[in-house]
Amino acid sequence: MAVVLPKHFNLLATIELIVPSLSQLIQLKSLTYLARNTSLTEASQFYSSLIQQCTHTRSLRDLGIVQTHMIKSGYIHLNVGNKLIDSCLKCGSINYARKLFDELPERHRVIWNAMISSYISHKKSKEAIGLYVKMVFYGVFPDEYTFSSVFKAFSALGLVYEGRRAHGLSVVLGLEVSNVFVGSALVDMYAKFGRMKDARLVSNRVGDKDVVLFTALIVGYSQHGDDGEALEVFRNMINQGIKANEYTFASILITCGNLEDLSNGKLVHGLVIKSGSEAAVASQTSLLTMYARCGLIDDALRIFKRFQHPNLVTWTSLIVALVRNGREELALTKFRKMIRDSIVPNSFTLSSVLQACSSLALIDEGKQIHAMVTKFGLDKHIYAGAALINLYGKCGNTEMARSVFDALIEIDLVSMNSMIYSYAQSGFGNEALQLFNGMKELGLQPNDVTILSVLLACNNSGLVQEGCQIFATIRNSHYIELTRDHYACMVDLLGRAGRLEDAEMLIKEVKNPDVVLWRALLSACKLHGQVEMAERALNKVLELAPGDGGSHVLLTNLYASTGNWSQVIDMKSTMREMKFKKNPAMSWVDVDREVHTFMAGDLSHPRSREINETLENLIEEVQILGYVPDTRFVLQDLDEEKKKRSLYYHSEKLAISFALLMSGNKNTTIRIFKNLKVCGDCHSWIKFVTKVIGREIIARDAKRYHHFKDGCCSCGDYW
DNA sequence: CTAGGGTTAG
Repeated sequence: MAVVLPKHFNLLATIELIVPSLSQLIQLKSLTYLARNTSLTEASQFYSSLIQQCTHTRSLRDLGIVQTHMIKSGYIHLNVGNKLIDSCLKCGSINYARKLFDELPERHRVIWNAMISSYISHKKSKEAIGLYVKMVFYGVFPDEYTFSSVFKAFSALGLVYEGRRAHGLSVVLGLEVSNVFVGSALVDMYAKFGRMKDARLVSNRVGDKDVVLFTALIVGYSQHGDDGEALEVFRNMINQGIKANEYTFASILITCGNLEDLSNGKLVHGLVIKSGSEAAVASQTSLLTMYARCGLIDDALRIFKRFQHPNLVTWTSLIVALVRNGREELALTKFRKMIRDSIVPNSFTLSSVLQACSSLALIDEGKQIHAMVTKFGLDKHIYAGAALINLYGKCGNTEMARSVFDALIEIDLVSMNSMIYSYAQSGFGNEALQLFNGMKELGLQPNDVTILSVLLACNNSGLVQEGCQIFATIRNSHYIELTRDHYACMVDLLGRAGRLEDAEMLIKEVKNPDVVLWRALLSACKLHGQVEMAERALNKVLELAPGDGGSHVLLTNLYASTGNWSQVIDMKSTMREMKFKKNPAMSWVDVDREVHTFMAGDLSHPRSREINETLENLIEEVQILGYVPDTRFVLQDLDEEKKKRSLYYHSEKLAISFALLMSGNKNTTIRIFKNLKVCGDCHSWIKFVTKVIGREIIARDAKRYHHFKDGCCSCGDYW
């Protein structure tokens, strides 16, 4: 094909005419010849147009052809070289661009900037900083474009000192506050470092503050715990007549949520509507979170419904919102819906749904999510990891909790606390202490949660001395502030160990003792038959929480166990007057994801007959091994034989018999749940049962887990 | 041919 070109042809027009594909164009030798003989300006124009074409089609291949051609024809000069790199960046090949960049004999400042900002948008902070340093080294002065992008790299890598140096250079070059882009980038950098004073200092010096700068400041305050100041900055901005945009709304709504400030939240909601930013996804997501944090979960759900295509963050926000508001089951339903919609969860999502599983003690659901965590490679991640440890801990599966813990790449304070707490819940006090004592070596400083967990571990395994020692050390060091929870734990520990006077003295140390403390003492009195102190404790409980039914039950049971039947009758009539109904004791088992609930003497289960058979057999067998019914735990005024019979049909025993019946000969661990504390007679009975059946039984009661195995329990008969 | 701020977690 011969191409006839007019003498002074218009290159641009020609290209438009004949460019179906660049490679075809390049093959037109006449054009090559022409390009070689045109003036510098014309050639530059010619190649610029070709490059523009490549940028437009995002074709790296064509760009390569153009580049080769430019080298061959000897026209790879300054301006076009820069354009080539720019096009390369736009085609998405930052590495190829860098190669060209390094080969270029002369580089314009603009192309340094383009390279640096490209590195930053690809999250390659190290490379960005490397290039910035090189730029300064080569004597190419950074300008406002350089500074407005490079500070982000310093904050991303946490390079405070280096960031400050760059800030210094921007001051020397007079760009720090004269350009609002540079100013806001600096404010953002200091805010990300958590150095709000520095951020504020820069902000104050910038003359023409705009919405971006204010937003950076607001986010900084909000994310570093000063939501009040964030709100103040927002007010200030509005008063200056600067209009908030979707970014600002997204941040300030979170601030209102953190403050649980519904009235300001609603005010901002109004501004969002007025400004027409309603369609912005992030603002809507923040709106959802704001309502959820203010406890208005139905409003949050309504906002979610408005999303046509919720993204991962929106879904996660909804799930978090539901978990926060005690709607765990709905959270799990929404999570399944999200997965069906092919949205891939991240560790934010997974740790929230795991939290939902923990709250509901849904071990099977949790295990499935654990599989997902592994599938997405997040099992080494500290957030997902801590959530898994909590889950297994709460479900009484200490071994799994430990294996997750051991697989973590990094152990931080929260995962450590979770593991210690897991041990604590099941009464593995020595293991908890071992972790606690090894913390220093890992460079971890215990906090109040650590101390509470380790004290609970001591409490739940009867390590009285160790608990007292840790408590005393912390109290003397003043390094960690002890809360009422710590004291409550110690009161329980001392009280149950029979050191009732010490426990009562400890309560007197607390400034505003709350009802939990006195309740702990009361239950210790019940345990040790201390009627007098119990009455004192009950009065304190009732002062702080009038109508506290549980404490009445405790004292009633104490009277009953000490044989004061007339007082029992008195208490019961008082309770009737209070219209208080005792929480009936119940146990349940999860069989194939179905929950079977049992109450004492409950014959309502469809397989009641078989359950009773299993139970009778078990009772016979454990009696051979030495089980003796302990009728002290029958809190009714009955004769001995009737007391014995009533013990046999306690809900724990029914639940275990049922679980045994359903699992046949499988050698799996039996798991049962009880809403109150395990009864003393049942506790001893279960220990015998594990001997008979040779299987492990794990029972969760109102306070903790009991791991029964080979005739022993992890609580060491101390609960 | 180059630039700044946002939403989800224990």
